[in-house]
Amino acid sequence: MELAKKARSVSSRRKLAPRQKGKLPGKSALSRMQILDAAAQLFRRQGYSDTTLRQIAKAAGMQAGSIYYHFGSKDEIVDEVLATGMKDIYKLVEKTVASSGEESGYRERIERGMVAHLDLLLTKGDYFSSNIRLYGQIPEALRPKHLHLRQRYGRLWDQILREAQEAGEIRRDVKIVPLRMFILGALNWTMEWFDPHRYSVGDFARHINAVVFDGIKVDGKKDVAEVEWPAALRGPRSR
Amino acid sequence: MELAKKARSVSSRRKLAPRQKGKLPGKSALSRMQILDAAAQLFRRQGYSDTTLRQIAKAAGMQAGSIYYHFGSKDEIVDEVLATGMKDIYKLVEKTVASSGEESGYRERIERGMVAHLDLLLTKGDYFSSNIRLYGQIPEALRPKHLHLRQRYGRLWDQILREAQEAGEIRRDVKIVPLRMFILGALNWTMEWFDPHRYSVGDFARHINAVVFDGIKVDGKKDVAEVEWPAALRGPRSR
Amino acid sequence: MELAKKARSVSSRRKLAPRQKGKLPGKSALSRMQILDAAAQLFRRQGYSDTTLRQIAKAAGMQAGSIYYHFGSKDEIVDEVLATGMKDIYKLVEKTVASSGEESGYRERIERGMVAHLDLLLTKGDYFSSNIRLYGQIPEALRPKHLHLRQRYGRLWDQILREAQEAGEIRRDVKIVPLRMFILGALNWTMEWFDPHRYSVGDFARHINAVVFDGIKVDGKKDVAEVEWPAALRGPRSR
Amino acid sequence: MELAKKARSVSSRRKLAPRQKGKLPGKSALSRMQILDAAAQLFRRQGYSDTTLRQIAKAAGMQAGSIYYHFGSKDEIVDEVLATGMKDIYKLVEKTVASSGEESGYRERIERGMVAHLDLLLTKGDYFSSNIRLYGQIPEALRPKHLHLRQRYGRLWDQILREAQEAGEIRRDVKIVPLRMFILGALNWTMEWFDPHRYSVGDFARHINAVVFDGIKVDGKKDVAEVEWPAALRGPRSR
DNA sequence: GATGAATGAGCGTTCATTCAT
DNA sequence: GATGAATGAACGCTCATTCAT
Repeated sequence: MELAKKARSVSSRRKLAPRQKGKLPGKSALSRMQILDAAAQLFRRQGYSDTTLRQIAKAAGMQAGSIYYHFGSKDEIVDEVLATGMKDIYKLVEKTVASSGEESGYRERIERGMVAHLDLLLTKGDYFSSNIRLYGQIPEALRPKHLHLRQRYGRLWDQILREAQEAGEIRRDVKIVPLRMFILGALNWTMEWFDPHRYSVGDFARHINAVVFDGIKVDGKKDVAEVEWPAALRGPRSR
Repeated sequence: MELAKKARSVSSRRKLAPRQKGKLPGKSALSRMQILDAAAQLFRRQGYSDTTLRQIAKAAGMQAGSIYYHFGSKDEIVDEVLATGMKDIYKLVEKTVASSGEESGYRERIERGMVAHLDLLLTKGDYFSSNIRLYGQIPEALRPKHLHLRQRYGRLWDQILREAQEAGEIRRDVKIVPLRMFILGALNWTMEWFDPHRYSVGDFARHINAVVFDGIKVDGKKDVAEVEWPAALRGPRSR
Repeated sequence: MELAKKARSVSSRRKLAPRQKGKLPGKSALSRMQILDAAAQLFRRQGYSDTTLRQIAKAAGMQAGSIYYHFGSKDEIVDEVLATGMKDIYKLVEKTVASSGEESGYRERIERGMVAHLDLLLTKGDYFSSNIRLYGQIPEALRPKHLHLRQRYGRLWDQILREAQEAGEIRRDVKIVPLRMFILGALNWTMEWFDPHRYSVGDFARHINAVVFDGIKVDGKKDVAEVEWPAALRGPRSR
Repeated sequence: MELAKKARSVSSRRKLAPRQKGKLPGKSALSRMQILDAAAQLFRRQGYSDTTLRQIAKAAGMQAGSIYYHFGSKDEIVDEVLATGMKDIYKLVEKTVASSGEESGYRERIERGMVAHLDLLLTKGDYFSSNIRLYGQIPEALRPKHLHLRQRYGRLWDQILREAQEAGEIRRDVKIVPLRMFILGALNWTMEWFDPHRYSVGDFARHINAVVFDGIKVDGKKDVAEVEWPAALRGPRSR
């Protein structure tokens, strides 16, 4: 109902292409997409077990039984949602970082990558955020595949950070893998508390980047977070 | 069965005391405790919806129906588990930071707080880790209460960080709340990937603290991460 | 409802014993038995796939979900029904033939065995008739077990026939196994057409026995089927 | 797929004729036939309820929906399969017995009829074997019609047996109807156990005929079952 | 003639919950 | 305090059937 009319999240828009250049998606492809969109949205909000096929069907504008024309099982749906989400973020970050071009330093490229990650996670990507939230909830059988996809994304960041290190923008004694775990962990955790209607994703990314690059200790430098935070984040409110 | 004999996680040990000094807990109190312990352990591993009352009952050595003598509903159990978990971490961090005494600087106290948080989350506290994992999964009605408890814990960290800032150990332009969100987020996210049997909690905390205090950029300083990481974390393995 | 009040078929009566000498069956044992009775009756009439757990539950006076307190699955029910049915007939034929004692010849003993088989199949044994009817319909996984039980019963007949042959009541050139297949096949097939309210089981057994022992060809003997058949069977009606 | 290429069972071959002498069947008639062939084969193996229209469609090389162009319902298919099967056996036995000609006695004709019945049931006729297996499983509404067809076939045998009796080859005191029930029952039951790849249909028919005509009792005659049975049937193996 | 897509009733099963004992 | 037994709503899934194209 309502869901079906909402702006589609990142992935679904692209799914339409496969048919033919310039052609509209077939009826089946459209239904498939509606199911995936509805599923991604519900999974993101409610988790795997609390999302029922009847809810997905309703949100996709059909009966529960009809889903089985397009997918063999609930597992198959969640599998595709998660895989799509991870491919989305991979491509997005890859493109974002690459397009930063030569003119900018790694510090800036990394910040852009963080913004892209946060943006997809918090405002545009039900598929990606489902992936982040659901990985620990899906049936065991699906996990190896998705672990692999996550690792691939992790290596993308490792590569960026490593290049930055080789370019002399990150100290040589910093270990890349734990650093990446630390940064992406902090970003992913925003799912639990960050309300993009109240705070700016860009501001948060900038702040984090400043902390990570410059550190918080007092040492003469004074360039951290000249950003002005909205009152909400300054106050004692938290989670 | 097995579960019941395992070392109890932080909270259950304390629960026995309230009865009377030196007295054993009553039969009822003991059963209650066994239910909570079993629930905390299962919730932590499986999430809220995937944990059944029969599983809890079995792990607690009783029948499902018997649980209702001690609790009115599954919600009531999760409510108590989460609340206990948050009280546990609050007291632990409060005590840890306080006991660091005057002799140590804030940087060290903060690192100790981080170790305490990670330790309870990853190796000792089924109650606390249940809280961290389950908050987004519990029935809506329970959320306001637990949001409040989380905020209280957040303010404890804010207070420590603010004192550090006032003591001149953190730059004045750093905003405390986003900083705390960032740090605790990264710590909480370890639940998703950190295997305490493979890595050292203390090492990870030290690394993070070094990054946060000193930053990663190249600026003459060379004191970050003198810690030697285990091969496992250094390699390309990730999540 | 109605079913529950009907006279129980052979097996259920015995099931009550295990508890204690002279004691009534427990509530659980009674429910179990009602489920099995209902299932046997419905299986016999409708086959495996066409009998639903809701039908069984209704006939047993409970809700479908309640069945799962007593049995793990539909398969488990059918497994027990079939096994019980085969044990019933085995014991019955064994006892019947043995009790015929020395005074009677094998021809008579065999006839009594046939009557017992027919009687359980057609008028008393929902368990046994379920076995006969359902063997080809049950899930593959259950078949080996029940094939084995069937073979055991087959060997009981082989033994009787073999003794008769050794005692000189059956010609030496007759092969026992095909003979038994032939006789039991004809008996089992009565499930498909024999209405015990219209015909006499004893008469039919006697007739078959006469045919098998004496043959139908004209050779001076005149003792076959002096039995007077009811009009119904004499007429052109058939199946 | 595979099914479609297999040699068609008795009935389908004939179905092609009705169009016109020498002409190929139309596309529609061919599809109809493929559906019936596939259905007969699946019904025979799996029974009525366990055979789905999708299975039939797949085996017939089409989509489930397409079946409804040719048949109004699943019932209609099973109705036609069963009716065809019964007509097949009727014609076959009629022809077989008639063609035995004057030269042979009734004993031989009856044996030939038995071989024909067994052969169609066990090796050639999915339609006929579906009829034998499914009669008790089909919707009540269809039963009267098929009962009638069965009775017609039963009367065909009655007629043969009666003629044999009048010709002096069967004793006058033998009741034809129960005798026929008995013989056909034993033959039909072979569906449950007889493996035509292991045993010879002809041998079995001969043995049965010998038993029925000569009887098994010891009386000086020694002509029963001079047939040599394969080891498999002689051993203790059974069902 | 045949298909793609969908329906909706019903299936076997699970599970939080109830309650007499 | 605890259990055994049952409930009933909901779940993931299947399947005969429908119908626009």
